[in-house]
Amino acid sequence: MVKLEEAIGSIETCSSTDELKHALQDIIEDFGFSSFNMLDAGNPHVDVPYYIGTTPENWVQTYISNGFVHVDPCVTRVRRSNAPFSWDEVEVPRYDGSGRKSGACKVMEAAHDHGFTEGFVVPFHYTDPLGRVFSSSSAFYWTDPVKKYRFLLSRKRYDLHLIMIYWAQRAIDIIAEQHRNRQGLLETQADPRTAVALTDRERDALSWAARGKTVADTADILFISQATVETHLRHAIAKLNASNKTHAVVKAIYLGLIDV
Amino acid sequence: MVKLEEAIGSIETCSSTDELKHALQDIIEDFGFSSFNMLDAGNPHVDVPYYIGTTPENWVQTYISNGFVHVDPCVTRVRRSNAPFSWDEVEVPRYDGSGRKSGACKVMEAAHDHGFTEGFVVPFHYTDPLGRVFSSSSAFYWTDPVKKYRFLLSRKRYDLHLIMIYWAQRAIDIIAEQHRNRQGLLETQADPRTAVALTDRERDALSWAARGKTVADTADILFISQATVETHLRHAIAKLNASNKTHAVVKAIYLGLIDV
DNA sequence: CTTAAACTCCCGATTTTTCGGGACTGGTGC
DNA sequence: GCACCAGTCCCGAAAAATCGGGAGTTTAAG
Repeated sequence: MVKLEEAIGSIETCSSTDELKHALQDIIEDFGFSSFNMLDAGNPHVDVPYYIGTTPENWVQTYISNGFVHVDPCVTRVRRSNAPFSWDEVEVPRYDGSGRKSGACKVMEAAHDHGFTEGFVVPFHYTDPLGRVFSSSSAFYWTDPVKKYRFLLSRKRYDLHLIMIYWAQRAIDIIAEQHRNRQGLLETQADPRTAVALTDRERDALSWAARGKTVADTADILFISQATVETHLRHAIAKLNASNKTHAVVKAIYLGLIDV
Repeated sequence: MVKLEEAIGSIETCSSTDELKHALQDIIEDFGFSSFNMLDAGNPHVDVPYYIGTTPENWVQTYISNGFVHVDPCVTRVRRSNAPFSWDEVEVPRYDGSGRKSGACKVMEAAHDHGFTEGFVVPFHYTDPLGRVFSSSSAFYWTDPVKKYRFLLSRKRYDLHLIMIYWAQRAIDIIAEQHRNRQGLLETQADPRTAVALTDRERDALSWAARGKTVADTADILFISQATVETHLRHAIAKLNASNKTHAVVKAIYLGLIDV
């Protein structure tokens, strides 16, 4: 069995994505997995995010052509957590027997149809030297009996987590280097930490908007005229570089400017 | 020596920040460190960021009253990297004997004056249940001879890294929970009975609304008519028991139904 | 005292959202 | 085949938000 230090060492000496791919494939085969992939999970709106891995081509094609990235419950979970998890820990809306299946349901069924009995997913949220934030979802695919998987995981969960962190880090570093001049391959999240200073009233107006109040409601609550509330909202939208009230509220929440 | 699994296990059973503090203190003392602290490094403009740890009170006071958080080279490095590092790996602008000392220089000297001979710093970039990105800086303080530190680090670097990740995560979860209870305005993860089930298209429509798109924009993006998008939005608003689009988007984000 | 910024209010025109209906198609399991 | 539901599309009217102006008051800092 691979030693942790050796595995990480072999990763850190890689200088191309191809080397990295093979290095990780060797490591995970040793653990019993059949293949892996890592994808850029930081941009929910992108149809085909950056991808690297060793999963079979027909699975990749299925995944892309069905737009699974938008409904994959694993990717969704990755965006809001930092701890690794198995597929069986993911809640998939149970199909209640009537009507159409949800997308999440289809993804998991499709994975099973491709022979994947289980999977181990590692989220990694990463900051690059420019301060840009990335989120990646790495998945190890299992094709053997699930029982063996459970046993392995109970013993090697942390090793896998750590290996994947160092691997993802190395991967992103290499990719960033290769595509320093090219845009759009690994898109960054929109400046999450640029300080925007809202005034008290702008924050008030946005907060009440976030709670579902109309301008008229808010005017009553704050005891000012509708015109004033509109002005505050307009200023807030401009400051946040948002395109409308809804957008501004979302941005303000993500920037920690308002609580709901 | 502590076993990794045991250490992480002891962390994951903690249910208060106080318990957590003592649990980690026990672990790191076993490694040979004297104390630790973790601080929120994600907001460079904040003078006194959230802090938790066991370092002596007079060090904390020195750190705060001198505004060290703005010049600490370790914190700066944490913001743009993901790998743990030792203090001696941090580049401090060498004092050339003339003019003023740089702030970074002062921080490191002050640490030394307080008896800290070395330190191990672990960056951790993570997302909260809303998908917002944060950064934390965790530091282990060493007061014994540096030689012993080097030996320890060469063998236990990865263990320390992993322990700190799980510790920081637990700390964040507990803090978030406390915050939620204090505010308690919006329900977060609902129990299965009241769980809202959006269809794929309803989620699409809401997601694009959250990104600032109008109904017309969304119709173009999803390649369907405006009427359909309106229908999806109306259904989503009704299901979420929201009063308008903005409210629905906020609720959906808090419930983990959409990603932005 | 001056200046800047926050806060307040108004107008009118346009765009967008909201609401309550109805109606057809196609996938799904029973 | 049937029932159910997701998904699609349409109508029309009312409500709300958006935009680009302008303009007065208060407050705190230089």
